[in-house]
Amino acid sequence: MASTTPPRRPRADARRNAERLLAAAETVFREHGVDAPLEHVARRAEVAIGTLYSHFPNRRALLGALLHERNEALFARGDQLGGEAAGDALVAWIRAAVEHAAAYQGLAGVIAAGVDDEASELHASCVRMAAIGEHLVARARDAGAISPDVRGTDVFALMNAAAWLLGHGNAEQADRLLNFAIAGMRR
Amino acid sequence: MASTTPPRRPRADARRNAERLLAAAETVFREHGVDAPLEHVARRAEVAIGTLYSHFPNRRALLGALLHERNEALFARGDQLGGEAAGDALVAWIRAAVEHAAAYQGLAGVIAAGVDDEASELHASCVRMAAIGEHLVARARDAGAISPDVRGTDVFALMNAAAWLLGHGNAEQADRLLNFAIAGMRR
DNA sequence: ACCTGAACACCGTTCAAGT
DNA sequence: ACCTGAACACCGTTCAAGT
Repeated sequence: MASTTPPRRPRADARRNAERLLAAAETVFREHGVDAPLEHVARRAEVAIGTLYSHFPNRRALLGALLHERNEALFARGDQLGGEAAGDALVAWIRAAVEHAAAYQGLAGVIAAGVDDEASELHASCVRMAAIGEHLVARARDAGAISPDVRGTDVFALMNAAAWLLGHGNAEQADRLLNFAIAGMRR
Repeated sequence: MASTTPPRRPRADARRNAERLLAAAETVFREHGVDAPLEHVARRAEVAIGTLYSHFPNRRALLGALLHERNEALFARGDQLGGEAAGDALVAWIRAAVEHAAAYQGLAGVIAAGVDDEASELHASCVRMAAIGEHLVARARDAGAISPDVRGTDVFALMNAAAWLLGHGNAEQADRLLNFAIAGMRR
């Protein structure tokens, strides 16, 4: 029994509103972080607050939709790095992931929470990020580029910590911490 | 011209309320982080919300008063470490500072912001923490225990990042990151 | 099918009125 | 000198009423 309804193309105004909301969220989150008032997002998109909630039932759903394209680009980069020199690939991945997780203030916290929370709209993408890191760690370990003690979760944690730092200080400092931690992971 | 008024001993009920508020804040912040509603703190202390504000004009003032004793203990530990073996002292300091900054969820962010914000009630203590780190880094560097590239700010950043991680995951992961970063700082 | 905005709850912050 | 709690502003979230 096919309990799934066939996909219907959304009404034109609905589609337009969703796009306006995403564009508004992009601006507002970028300027004020992921905890910015959703009312501000709705105002900027020039729709009523109820419209925002009808498209995105909660803040994470909005954030998830907003990050979708960005996520795909990151995953593609991760897959591509799977074909490059193991040690360099891992470092490049960490830098790319940090940049991603620092797109908006507070995003690193949502990502860090998202891996453990299956109900989070960001869960799947967090798991994917963790899996890519895990894979690149295994490769780098096998190639002898990093210590056998390093786990995939170490890379996930490092990347979130560095992204958090990036949102709470200057970019240079986050980069320096990254470099020390990476140096400590090498054998 | 002495524009400072002589210190007067507070009324007994006022002193008692301040203590009740601090005890309540300790519990509430520990359970729900530093962003927990101040109304909950007042309720738990069994005083009106206005009383909380009359004693502590804002959240940071309350937090600053709450951390005062804890800060003194940390600084004393820092001074004491100034007399121990340079490399071990630095590592011990980092661990002590991380534990401090992870006392409540969200505290690491307040501390990270506090060094740069002179208006923050936590500014002085943040500067002191940074200074102690700076001193221990210089000693460890002179002793050849760490790379000459390491700056005091690196330790401050690492400590906040690890404390943040501690609030967003398991303690073991924060410790692992700490170990990798410290390993990367050694020469 | 989708949009609107009023409605309710919750919290930050101030301040006039009490004791 | 200090405490109280009402008052106002702001925001999250829902939902009856419109188109």
